[in-house]
Amino acid sequence: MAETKKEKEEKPVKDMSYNPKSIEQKWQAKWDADKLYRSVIDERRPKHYALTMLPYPSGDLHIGHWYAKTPSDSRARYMRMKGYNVLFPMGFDAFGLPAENAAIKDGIHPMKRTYQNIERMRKQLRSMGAMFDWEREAISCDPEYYKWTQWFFIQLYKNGLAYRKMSPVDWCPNCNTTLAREQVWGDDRHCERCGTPVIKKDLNQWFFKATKYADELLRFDELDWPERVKTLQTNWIDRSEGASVLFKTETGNHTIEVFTTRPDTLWGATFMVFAPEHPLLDEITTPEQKSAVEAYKAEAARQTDIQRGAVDKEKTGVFTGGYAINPVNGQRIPIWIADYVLMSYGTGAIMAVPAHDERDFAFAKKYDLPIVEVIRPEGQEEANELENAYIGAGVMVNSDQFNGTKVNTEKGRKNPGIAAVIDWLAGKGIGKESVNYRYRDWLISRQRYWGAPIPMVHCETHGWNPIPDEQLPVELPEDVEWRPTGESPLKLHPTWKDATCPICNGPATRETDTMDTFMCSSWYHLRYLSPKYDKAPFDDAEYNYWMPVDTYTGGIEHATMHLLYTRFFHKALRDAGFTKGNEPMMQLRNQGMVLGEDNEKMSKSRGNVIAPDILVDKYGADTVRAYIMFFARWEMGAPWDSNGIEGSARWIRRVWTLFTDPTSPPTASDEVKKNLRRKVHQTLKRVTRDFENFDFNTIVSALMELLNEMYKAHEAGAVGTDEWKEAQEIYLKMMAPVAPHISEELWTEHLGKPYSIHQQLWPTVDEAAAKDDVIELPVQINGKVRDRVKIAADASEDDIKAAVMASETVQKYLEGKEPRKIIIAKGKLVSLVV
RNA sequence: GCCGAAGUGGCGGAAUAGGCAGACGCGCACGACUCAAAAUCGUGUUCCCAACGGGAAUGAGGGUUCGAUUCCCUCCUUCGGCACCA
Repeated sequence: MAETKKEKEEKPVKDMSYNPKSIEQKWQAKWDADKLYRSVIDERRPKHYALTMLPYPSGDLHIGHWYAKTPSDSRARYMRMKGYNVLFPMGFDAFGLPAENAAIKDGIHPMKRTYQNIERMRKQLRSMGAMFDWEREAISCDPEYYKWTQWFFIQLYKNGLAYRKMSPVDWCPNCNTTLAREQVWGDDRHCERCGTPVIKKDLNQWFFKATKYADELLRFDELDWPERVKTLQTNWIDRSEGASVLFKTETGNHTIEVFTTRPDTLWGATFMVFAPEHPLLDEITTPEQKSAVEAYKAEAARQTDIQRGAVDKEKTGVFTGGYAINPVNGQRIPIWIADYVLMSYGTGAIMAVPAHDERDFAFAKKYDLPIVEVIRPEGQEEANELENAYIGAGVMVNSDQFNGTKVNTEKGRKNPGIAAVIDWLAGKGIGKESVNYRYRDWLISRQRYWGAPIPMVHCETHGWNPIPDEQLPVELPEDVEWRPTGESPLKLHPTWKDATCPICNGPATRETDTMDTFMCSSWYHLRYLSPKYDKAPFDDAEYNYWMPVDTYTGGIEHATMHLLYTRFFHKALRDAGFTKGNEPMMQLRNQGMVLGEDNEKMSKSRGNVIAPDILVDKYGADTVRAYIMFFARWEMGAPWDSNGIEGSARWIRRVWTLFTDPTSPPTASDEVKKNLRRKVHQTLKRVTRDFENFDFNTIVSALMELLNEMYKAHEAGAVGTDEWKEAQEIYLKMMAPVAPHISEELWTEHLGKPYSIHQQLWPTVDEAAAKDDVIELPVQINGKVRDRVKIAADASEDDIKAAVMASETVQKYLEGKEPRKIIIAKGKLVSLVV
C-alpha cells in the first residue's frame, strides 16, 4: 500500500477508469463550498422560478422522488444555462399523520422523528446532485414556519374567508379526523391517505370560503397548464347554470327556494321533493303523515352515503301531506321527501318535472304522480304518451304564454326557452337567474396533534377570536400523551387549552384542532423566498423579483387538492393585499408514476420497491439520472426495468471512454469533419427543443445518437480537429443538465476548460452547419415507396423530377407510362401517381 | 351514464406543421477478444412468403388525401376523474 502511494506521488498518473463515486462526491462538495447554486436577486438577469412539489419526510427517498425531481432539476439547469437567474428550492411538507401514528406506536415524538427523517432525506436528495439552493430550505413543522401559517389563517378570518360551522362532515375512522371533500376519493368514498371508507359526522368545524372564488378558479386563461388538470378542476367545481324559483306552501306560511337548470319546464312541475334532512320538513308534514315521514328520515339517516348514492337504486320516498303552489300556474302540488334529493346540493329541495327528468319520471311512475308534458319535439302535433322522460330539444307546450317558444339542449341563457322564462320570472319577482356549484368550502379542521394549531380562542362572552399576532406562533406542547385510541393529545392535555380572551382578558379556551396540512403547502413557495425572514411570511423584495412561479412540476394526484387549494389561497391573499397577480404558478407539468417491475404500484407490502440509494451506489447518480430521464415519457411514467439501466450506464461509460481517449494526429477528411459538425448542430437543435418541451427521454436518445456518430468520426481520424473540439464542448454542455458530475469532470479535468460547466451558456445552433446538403428523397409510386434518390438539398423541382425519372427502378414501376401527377414535398418525398 | 387520457415489435419508447413507421435503448442471436467467463467491441433483430423480390402491419372498421401513427366518423380495450348534482 505504502509503495503504491509513493509511486503515485512521484509519478502522478491520472486514473483513467470511470469512478462515479469519487467524481460525484468531489464535485458535490466543491459546488457546495463554492455556493454554486445559491440564487440571489440579480436585477440584470431575467429570473426563472422553477419549483418541484416538496416531499413529505417519510424517512427514505423513493425512486418516485427521483423521477419527479431529476428531470425538474435538469430543466432548471437548462434554464440557468440559457441565461436565467434560476431559483430551484427544496423543503419539507413536514406535518402529517404518519409521524403521529408512529408516535402512538413507539412513543417517539413526531418532532424528533420528523427532523431525523429530514436529515436523512436531505442527504439522499444531495446525492442526486441537484441544483437546490439549500439556504432557502423551508420546513413546515418549524414554529418559525407555522407561525405564518397561523398568521395567514387569521388574515383569512379577518377578511371573512374563515368561518366555523356545524355540519355533517366526512370522518376517516382510521385517521381519526375529518377530511375535506377533495380528500375523499372513489366510489366507496375512501380516505385519500389511508383508503378507509369515510363516515358522516355532525361536527363544528372551521372552513375557508373557497366557493367565493369558484368562478375565478374556473378561469385558466393566464395558465400554461395541462388540459387534463384544467379539466379535472373544472369538473370538480362543476358549475351549473339555471334559475332559483320561489314556491309558497299552500298555507302561505313558508317560501321554498329551489334551484333548477330547467326553468323552461316549470309548467310541468307536478310535485316537489325535499331531502330527508330538510329543515322545513317538520312544519310541512301533516299529523297523519308524521309517522311515515319520521320512519323514512330515520332509515335515510341509517344508510351510508354510498348506499344512498347508488345510481341504480330504486327510488323511494314518502308523501309529507303538505302542498306547495306552483308559482307559474297556481297549481297545487304535493310535497314528498326522497333520498335522491341531497341536502348538500342546491337548496335541498327540488321542483319535480317528471315529463322531462329521468329521476322525477321514475319517481312519478312508482308513486303514480301526474306527468305533464311541457316540451314537445318540433313539428309534432299530438301529445306524447311518454314512456320515458323527454330531455331533448323542442317547443314549449302547456305553458301559457310561452307555448311555441323554442327550446334547445343548451344550458342557461344560450337556450332561448330558458332565457325567456328567466326574464319573466325575474320581472314577476318569483325567481331569478342562478348558478350552482358542486364545489364546497374547504374544511380545514383536523382532530390531530401533528399540525399547525388553529390560532383561535373561544370566550363565553366574546365568542371566537384570533390570537393576537404578538402571541404567535401557538406552539404545540411537547409534553403530550399518545393514546392508542387516536384521540388528539391536544384535547387531552391538562393545561394547553387554557387561554386568555383577547377582548376581555378573561378565561378562554383554545381551539384544539389543527389545520389540514394542505394549508401549509398552499404557501410554501412563498416561504422559500425568505425562509428566515421574521417580520412577515415573506420579504416583499424577494417576492417582487421571483414571483410568480414560472414552472411547477409534480404529480397529477394533486389536481383537485393541492393545486386547487394553492390557487384559492393565492387569490384570497391577493384580495387581502399580500400577493400580486391572479395565479401563483404559471406553467405546470406533471410527471407520471414509476411502477414496480411487476407493473404494479410500488409498495413495501408488494416487495417491488426500487431503492435509489442502491442504484446510486452501483451505477452513480449520473447514470440513475440519465436512466430516469430516458426510460419513459416523463408525463406517462412506466414500470421500472432493472436491465434497462445498463443501457444508460453503458452510455455514460462510453462518453467517459471517448472523452478521455488520448488525442491522436488529425487525419479526418473534410467530409468527415463537415458531417460531424452537421450532426452536432442538428443534435443541439433537437436537444434544445426537447428541453423546452419537457421531452426528457428524447434528449438522452439524441445524445446517444450523437455519441455513436462521434465514435465513427473518431474512427475516421477526427480527433484533434477543430470540429472535434467543438463537438466535445457542445456535447458536454448538452449533457451537463442531465449528468452534472461527469460533464463537470470531463469539462474541467480532461478538456481543461474553466470551472464550472454549470456556469456556461447554452450553445447556439449554427443553422447553416445543421443543414443537410445532400438528401435522400424517397419516391412513392401510387403510395408505395419504390426507390430513393440522392439529390442536393436545394435542388429545384425540375432537377428533382429529372432525377426521379432517370431512375431505373422508377422506370421499371412506371412500365413505360407517364405519371399522371407528380407531387414534390420539398425535402421530404416525391410521390408519383400513375 | 358523463368527462378526460392512452392503445405502435418480445419490452420501454421514437416519428413535435399529413411525407421513408419502429430513432434511441433493453432483451435476444451470431461473431471478435479470452483458457474460460464477465466487461468491451462488431453484425443482425416487426411479421409473413424458402427466396431475388414481394406482401402485410401503428387496437378494429370506415372516410378524406397522391400519401394517415398523425385529420374526421363509428366501435373495442385499458387507465383516471365525476356520478340520483336537480
